[in-house]
Amino acid sequence: MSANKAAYNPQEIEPEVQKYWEDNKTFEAKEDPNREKYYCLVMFPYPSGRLHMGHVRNYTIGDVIARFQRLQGKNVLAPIGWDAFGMPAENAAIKNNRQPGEWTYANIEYMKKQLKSLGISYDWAREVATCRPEYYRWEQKFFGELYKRGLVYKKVSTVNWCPVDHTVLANEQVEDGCCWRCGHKVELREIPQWYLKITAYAEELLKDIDMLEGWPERVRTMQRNWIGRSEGLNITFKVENSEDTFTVYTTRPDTFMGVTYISIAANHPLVKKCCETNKELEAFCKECRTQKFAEADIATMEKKGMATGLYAIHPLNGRRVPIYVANFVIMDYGTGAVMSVPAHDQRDYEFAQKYGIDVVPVIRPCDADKADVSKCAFTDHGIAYNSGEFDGLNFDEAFKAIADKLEAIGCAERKVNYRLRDWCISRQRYWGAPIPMLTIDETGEMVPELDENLPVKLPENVKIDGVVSPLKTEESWYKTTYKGKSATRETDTFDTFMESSWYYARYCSPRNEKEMFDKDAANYWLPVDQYIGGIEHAVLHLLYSRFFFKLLRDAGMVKYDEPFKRLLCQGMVLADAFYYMDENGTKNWVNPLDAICTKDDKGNIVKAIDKDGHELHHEGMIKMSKSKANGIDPENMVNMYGADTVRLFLMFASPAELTLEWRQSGVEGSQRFLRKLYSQVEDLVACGKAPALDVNALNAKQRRLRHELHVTLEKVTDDIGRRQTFNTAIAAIMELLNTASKFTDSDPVSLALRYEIYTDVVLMLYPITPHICFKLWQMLGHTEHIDTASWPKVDPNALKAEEITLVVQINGKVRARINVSPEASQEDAIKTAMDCPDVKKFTDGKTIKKTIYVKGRLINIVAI
RNA sequence: GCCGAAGUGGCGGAAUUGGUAGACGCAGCGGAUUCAAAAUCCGCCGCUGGUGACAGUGUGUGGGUUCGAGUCCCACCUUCGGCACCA
Repeated sequence: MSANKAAYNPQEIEPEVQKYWEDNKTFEAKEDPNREKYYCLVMFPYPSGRLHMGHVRNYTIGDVIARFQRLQGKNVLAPIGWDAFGMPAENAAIKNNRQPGEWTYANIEYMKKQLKSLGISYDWAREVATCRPEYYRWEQKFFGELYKRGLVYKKVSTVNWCPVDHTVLANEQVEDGCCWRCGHKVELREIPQWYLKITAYAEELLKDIDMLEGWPERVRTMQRNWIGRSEGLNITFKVENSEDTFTVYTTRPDTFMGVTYISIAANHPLVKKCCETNKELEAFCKECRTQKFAEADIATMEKKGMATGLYAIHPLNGRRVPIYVANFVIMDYGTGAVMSVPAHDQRDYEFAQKYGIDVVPVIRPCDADKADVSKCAFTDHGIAYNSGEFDGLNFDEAFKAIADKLEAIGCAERKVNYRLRDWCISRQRYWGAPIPMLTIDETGEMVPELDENLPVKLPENVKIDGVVSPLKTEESWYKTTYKGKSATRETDTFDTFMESSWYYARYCSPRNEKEMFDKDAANYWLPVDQYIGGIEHAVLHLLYSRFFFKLLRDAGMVKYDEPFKRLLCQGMVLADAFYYMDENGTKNWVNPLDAICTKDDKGNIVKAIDKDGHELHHEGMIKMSKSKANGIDPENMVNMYGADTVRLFLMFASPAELTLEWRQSGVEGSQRFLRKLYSQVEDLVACGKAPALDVNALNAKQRRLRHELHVTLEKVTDDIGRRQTFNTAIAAIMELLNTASKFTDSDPVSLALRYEIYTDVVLMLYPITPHICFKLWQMLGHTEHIDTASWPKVDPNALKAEEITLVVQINGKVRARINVSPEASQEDAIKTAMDCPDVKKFTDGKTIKKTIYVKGRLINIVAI
């Protein structure tokens, strides 16, 4: 290569281009009703200290879309902020003896610098941090309004409790049933907590999933299942020899005649009395209160029960059915009591086998005269039998007949139930937004804090011991007055999902000091056109946000029903993980960049050692994490290769929704591509300026090349805009460049064509690798900056192929390829195929039974 | 356990509506350039058999539908995400 060519130097280009963007406020968004808007949102990060590769992947995808839409002429809003409340700040505070606030703000500053070095086109003027009173005050105000609207209530519910530390533990802080801090066995404890009535919106949240056509089907399905609408019956049973009654919910009233026992929760009101006289039962109930109550744990633990000695009376057949306390029935879910039909429910079946309870089959398959319940329950729908007057009815008929009968005698009512439970927003932690509720000391009345006293500020200079929230010990904070009466503040804080449920609306007017957000600005930008984030948020965050948006709508704040039009859930980032065992048998994880690998001729790792000579075990590609020491530091990678290379690799290595395997050699490949592109543009520019392209002057070779350009352009536009398959868009551009690099003619027509190709390639790559494209755009002689350019237009004339290749199959196997004109008729194409020697070889002496012709693709000849 | 995904060469992946399996990239091999190396450029590259032309075979496993299946249907295996206080 000629000596006067400058090498591609991202370390020089990138800071320069970033400075231009910052100085010129290139990406600040302004509301403009005359322009079509596009709101591109990424899930804001928790300020943990440093960006990880998952963040970089997320924000790169968002930036590609935002920049692509700007080139389409849209008025794009691409904001960023910080989901700044949460447990890690408290943990870090204890460990480093710092204030959670101080730690959080320092992290934000550092991560902001890192984000800027990636060249993401954010409107930094709209940055928000949820831990600022200017942010959470509006959430507090809105909560007060929801309280007045009757959508907030207080209820006793269960939490993990460490009896040594006297503190509530998150599920995450419970390890093998023990406190992560002191190791003592965790207990369940009931405390009063605040709830938002999300179940009041269950039906709408379910119904509106149908509108979310831009969401991945899997997320829509997960949300539907999470809400879990079911139609069933609430049935009330009487307790034998007692005035007591209790209620169960069932979706299978057709099996009602097969009920042989009842299971109730250990803390069900019925049980309390029994425990007074039955010490064994009391001990069992106590044991039930020491187990974890995460749904997964309940589902997988050993099912245990104990008879209470009480019997319920079956309202239709009068059977005495024993009442058991069961460890898998939870008071917080449903009614805390379950009717058990062992013949037709597998869990009930196993429980009945274990405790010797009758199994009475009452539903048979349609094609048999009885159900076989000798080995397991028969759980399908079928025909009722052994059910007296209901015999012979199918599921729907039996459901209706039994429901009608029970309703007629007044011991049941039809009920639509949801799996979804109300949203508990209370957290017994310090680093969160204070719940703005007060209890008036004299009367015990609960009231929201007055608007003029908001925000209820979280004190930011406190002692953190990691056990009890400082809010709960700081009397000067929680003792207050309400309209002259002495009152006590709520010392719990909000679930951090509260802040993340409306931040996208705050971005529309982030400095508004008068209200939550400006309605006009919100109604201009919202709904979010494209939301991007991790699949781990498929249910909770996305459901809470949808709910919150409907609350905002019903408060007249926004005029739309759903906050996010289109959703993309990106996959995780994986990396190789290595460890060696030390003398104590503990695994010492070593960063993959520090592993020196020997590979076989297939490229498999056969041996790996670290710097100190330890022989390493290769665990394979697993999710990047601190504990496995396999995180790849984005800052380090940007320093080594430049942001464009990192961005290109992230977008190319795998489709956005799937996991991505970080591979150093792949990163180098991405850099190689950018170097080639840079060098090819330099070569072109060295040929001098070109005249305007005259398409009528093109020869056949040039027409073929231009055809390829416009086919690529059409594909890339579709891949980025509609399909969001960025990896295939990049592959198509690479293919085009492979062809273009071989075309080095420099006559005026060829030169004009080459300028068209490289101009379009630079525009197509700009969303992905903006810095290098910014520079190449200038090198190609454009005076306006690429940031304000327009996406290239496809020339329909160039799209037409002059010849197409048809595949000829015989009995489904490819035997030949023929070239025909795109206008060739079916008859002509088949005749050409039949005359082809490679075809004759397989058809001679055979009878042609059938010929299938797929226009523009293939011919399949069935010959026997 | 329940809900939701994924499984294609040595590796990441492509194949968009049932129509050429393996695009593009990585790794590897061979060559050019170089005093040498790096970088760069050119070529080869699923598996089996064959010098070759070519033939057979091949998309986690087992069945099925179809002229034709990576794609649709049924059953299963493995891995991953979520399960309400991690964010």
